[in-house]
Amino acid sequence: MRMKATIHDVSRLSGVSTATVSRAFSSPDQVKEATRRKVYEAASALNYSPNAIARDMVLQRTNRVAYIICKKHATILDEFYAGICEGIMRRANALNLQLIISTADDWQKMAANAQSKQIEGVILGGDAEAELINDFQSRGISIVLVNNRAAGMELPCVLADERDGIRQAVDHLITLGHKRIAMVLGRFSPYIVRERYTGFIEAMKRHGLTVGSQDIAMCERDIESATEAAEKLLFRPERPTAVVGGNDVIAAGVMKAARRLNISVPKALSVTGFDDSSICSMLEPELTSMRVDVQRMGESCVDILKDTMEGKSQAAGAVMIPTRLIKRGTCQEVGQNG
Amino acid sequence: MRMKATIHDVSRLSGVSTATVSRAFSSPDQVKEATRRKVYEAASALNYSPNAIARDMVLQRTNRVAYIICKKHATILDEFYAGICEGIMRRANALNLQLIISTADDWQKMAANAQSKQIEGVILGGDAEAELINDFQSRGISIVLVNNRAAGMELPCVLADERDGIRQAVDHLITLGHKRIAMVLGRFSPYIVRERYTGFIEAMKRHGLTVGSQDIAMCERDIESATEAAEKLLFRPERPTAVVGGNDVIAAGVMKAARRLNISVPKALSVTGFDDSSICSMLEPELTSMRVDVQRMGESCVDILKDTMEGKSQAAGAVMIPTRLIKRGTCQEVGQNG
DNA sequence: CAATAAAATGTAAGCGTTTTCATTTTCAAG
DNA sequence: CTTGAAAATGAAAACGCTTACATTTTATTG
Repeated sequence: MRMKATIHDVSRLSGVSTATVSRAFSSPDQVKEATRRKVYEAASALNYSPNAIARDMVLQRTNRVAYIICKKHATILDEFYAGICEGIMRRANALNLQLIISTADDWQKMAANAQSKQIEGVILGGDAEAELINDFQSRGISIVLVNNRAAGMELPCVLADERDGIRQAVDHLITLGHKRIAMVLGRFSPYIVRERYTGFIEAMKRHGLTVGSQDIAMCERDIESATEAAEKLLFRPERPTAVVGGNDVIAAGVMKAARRLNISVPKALSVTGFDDSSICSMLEPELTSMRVDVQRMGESCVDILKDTMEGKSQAAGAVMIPTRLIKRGTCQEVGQNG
Repeated sequence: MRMKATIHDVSRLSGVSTATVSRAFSSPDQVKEATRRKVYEAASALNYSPNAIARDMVLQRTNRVAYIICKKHATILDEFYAGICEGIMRRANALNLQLIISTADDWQKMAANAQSKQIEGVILGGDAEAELINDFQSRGISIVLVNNRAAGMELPCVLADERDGIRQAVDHLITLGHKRIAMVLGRFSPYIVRERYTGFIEAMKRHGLTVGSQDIAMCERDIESATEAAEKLLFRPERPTAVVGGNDVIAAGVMKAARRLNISVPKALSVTGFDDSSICSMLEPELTSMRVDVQRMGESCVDILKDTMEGKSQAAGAVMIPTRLIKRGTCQEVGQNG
């Protein structure tokens, strides 16, 4: 592999100074038509394209941002975080930002590393530890949180309207006549758990319904665990007529539990999910869920990040992405048998 | 945000030359204990960490690699490609490579861009167009293909053993006594389609079974399309007793079709999937599928890439990741009713 | 203590750009 | 054909680091 051509090679071959070559590429209107052509010809003959590293160095900016997935509760394998990633990717491409991704397992060195690599901003997905955040901040790296809200610190973040989503789900069920509604919640990031939990309690209260501790089950993130938790919940004489799942896979677990206990969904049990992931339409019956536009979340992230990187919008507020009920086959009027 | 400290600042504060500071960081054993300590103190007082861009420039290497997802048939939203991404991420982290990701929508500028950004190697996921590949090659950027095999060119690639996977599925079904076996195939990348298709035909032939055109249905990638295709396949008097799905979501579509037509799985119809994605255990009954270790695929990619970047292993061969049948609830002996 | 080798440090060039400032070229108008 | 302003170009410094080479310090030995 021969040496890569530099601006000097082009300069030599085309017989103009490096300054002119540089200008021919970065501000073409400043060089005479004829010269420009000469330069381009030489460049393409040499297979030259400007070295962005060198440019970045003199320009003192890199347009480099990172999407860091905080491993504890998040992974790119989640359709949710993958969707955010897709959105980020799209927008980063459009804005000509270079996107680096990484998980935050070795977060000790992470921030130093990011500074070193001249990363100008990071999007922190999931449950970022306060220390990590501080570390980034103290290094002057812009931050936006997604799916998390830093307690105390004033940081921009983009969030799905979890609380309202759960409220919609509960409202929907109540409209269908349900009164005994339970919830199964997974070990998502603390923020998410809190929001969905609070959302549930609030929504129930708003309808004058109280929820006892036996009406809320916690489980891990996998479907097996959800199934077990749900079985306990459903294996009671006074069992709920509806359960709202903490997310779609948990809802799938609930459905599985119902099947095991021979409780028919939706006839004898309504269930809702959250995220409207692709599994919803694979389940039988198809799962009613809450849609959140994750790609838009991702896009927002980079928009905000870019703004803060450029010094605008120190606003540091939260951007709420709305949530929408998608009715499918898992909810039915209570007591009906149709 | 104050100016970032440079090596000169540290040099000044600690009273040693920049050369020594540099050495204190990149080859600590070359500087005296006492000096080193002074340097580190100064550095941390200034919140200094070496500018990797400057370093890269003089060192003429960047350790920068990219994972490019070729949009046409692939997206990070696929659990499959997400899994590969996870593996790549892990390994890249471990090897201290900086990982850039991007989709290949604007592939025209892509290679030039990559060269410009001094990317040393790319992992091309999905159906990379020959022109894109050429463009990278001509710029001296190392390539490894994943889930694709470049026709003609000698390029390293890592592949799941698709053909063998399908064979295992077919063998399994045949062992259970099935003879009328159909296949539903989605519009994946041409390579995948070809492999799975050929694998099917070959496996059947090996057992002396021929497959007619009415036994293979094509559909899009979504479950609805798969369901429709499967319905046509199953709505025949002489319908198959088993169908192998092109992947898990297609298999889910098949199951859905069966349900609509009131054909019980697995009693009256066995079905297999491919990829062993998380949906398998959510379906009812749980889906028998082929597991491929996607994370390992991702890891292999970066290992190979690193090797080719360093000039070793011009081998350019294919790395085959084996595939394993995971038996679950969707296959049963033909004719049984238990 | 002198001589020498080894270890530690310093000096300065260079990596591939951009950009300021100075210089040259171009061109329109007198 | 001059003149002057505008347009185009060039020379060189700077960005923050590494490293070859030169120099100084330290340690070792007779």
